Amino acid sequence: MNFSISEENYIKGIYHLQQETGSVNTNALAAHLHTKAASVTDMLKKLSAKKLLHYKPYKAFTLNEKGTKAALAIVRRHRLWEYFLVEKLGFDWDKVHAIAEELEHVSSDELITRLGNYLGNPQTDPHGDPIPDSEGNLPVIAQVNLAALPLNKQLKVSAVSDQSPAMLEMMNHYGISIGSRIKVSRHFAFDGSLEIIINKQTCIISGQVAKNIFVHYDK
Amino acid sequence: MNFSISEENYIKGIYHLQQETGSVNTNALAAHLHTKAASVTDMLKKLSAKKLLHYKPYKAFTLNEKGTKAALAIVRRHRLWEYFLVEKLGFDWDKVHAIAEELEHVSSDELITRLGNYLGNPQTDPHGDPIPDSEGNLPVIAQVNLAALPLNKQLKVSAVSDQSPAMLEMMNHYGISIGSRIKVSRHFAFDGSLEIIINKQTCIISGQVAKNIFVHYDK
DNA sequence: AAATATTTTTAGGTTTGTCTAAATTTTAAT
DNA sequence: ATTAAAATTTAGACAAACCTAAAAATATTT
Repeated sequence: MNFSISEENYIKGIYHLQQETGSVNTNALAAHLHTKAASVTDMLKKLSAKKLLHYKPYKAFTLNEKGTKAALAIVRRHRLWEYFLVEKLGFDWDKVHAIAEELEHVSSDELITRLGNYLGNPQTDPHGDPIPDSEGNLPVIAQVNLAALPLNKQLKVSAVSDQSPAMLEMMNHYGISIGSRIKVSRHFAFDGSLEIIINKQTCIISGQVAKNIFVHYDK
Repeated sequence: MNFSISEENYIKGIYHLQQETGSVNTNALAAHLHTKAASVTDMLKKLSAKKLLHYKPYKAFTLNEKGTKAALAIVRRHRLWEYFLVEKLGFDWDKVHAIAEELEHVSSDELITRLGNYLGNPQTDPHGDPIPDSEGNLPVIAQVNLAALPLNKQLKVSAVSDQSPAMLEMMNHYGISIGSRIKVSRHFAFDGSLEIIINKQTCIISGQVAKNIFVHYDK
């Protein structure tokens, strides 16, 4: 099945929102794609006619198996390109999203197969997000949310769930990136904020930020 | 200035036809782009409004300076991607055109700058065509006379100095034209005639003919 | 130079993806 | 259980890029 760029963007948007909330509603998708609810409804009808969705008018919707497979193919392309941009072209990891957003729509299976091989078929992209294989299988990467962790263990940042420019800018400011080694030294119950140690420096991050940072135990 | 994918395809099409014939007419461009004359006229009005063309209704047209600059940027992107696909991903050189056709529309100056550096800013693409630099300057590819060349190298015909009907007729007869890929398999010292391989066929050309054919190394 | 053929443009219509505004359905509140 | 609010869909338009068919301009023949 072949999709237009717009269709692909909707499929991917549904996939990502689904990851967070289980199912997706029209307004949320419209906000996510910076478009209007009416446009979303139009596209839902199209994707539904192509049998990619579980969709009943006025109800929340999800990708069916076919739709999920399509989404994973797009996610794979996006993340492989991000990996390429960072590892081969030397882009900063917080600046590759927009470009990968364009590259992901180039539709050639052989291109993606070769690109994957060229890059050594990595398991995660520069943000720590897992890269589906060509069959659509997501590698399982054991990771835990920073907000709910014992103190004073050596941790390694493995992913950041909110990849908005604002979040990435904040990460940058704190000097936190994928692979950073950090330790939680205090937990403030009042507002959920954490005192963490990174690069031998102590700083405080809000509970909101912490919720978006995923880690695994280091060494 | 930012262009749609369609606009870019028209600009590039005009550029290429211009290279061959000096100026371009509506039907030729329509054929080249597999579209219809009426569609071409529509786009000519759009590109003309954007001040990229020398265009008077019913007359042949050419890119002006601004249009040529735009075209060269697109050609640069296309050829850098072709180089990448062949040299890094291992594609056969005759299978990369369609994919590069898609990649060339990804619009990020930084991407192209970094890609160029990563590839070592090559001067020619895998077809032997010159790659414009970021300023739109086309490198002059060293052309060598066919009569004075090592054997068994893959060569590409880049120019013919004597364009008399007699010479052209002979070229035609041998199936040689600009862009033809040839290989010199033997050199007869006695009269300077050459045995060459073109389209997998072996033939002999005189030293006189060879002197009028210019080539560059192909890859 | 007039008639014919070719080329190009105009006129009007289609598709995709978008929008606003109004109508409908669902959800929440009284 | 009504009513009010929110979410969603429908209706009708618009822009980009394409099309066919007819009209206009240019080129070619006779």
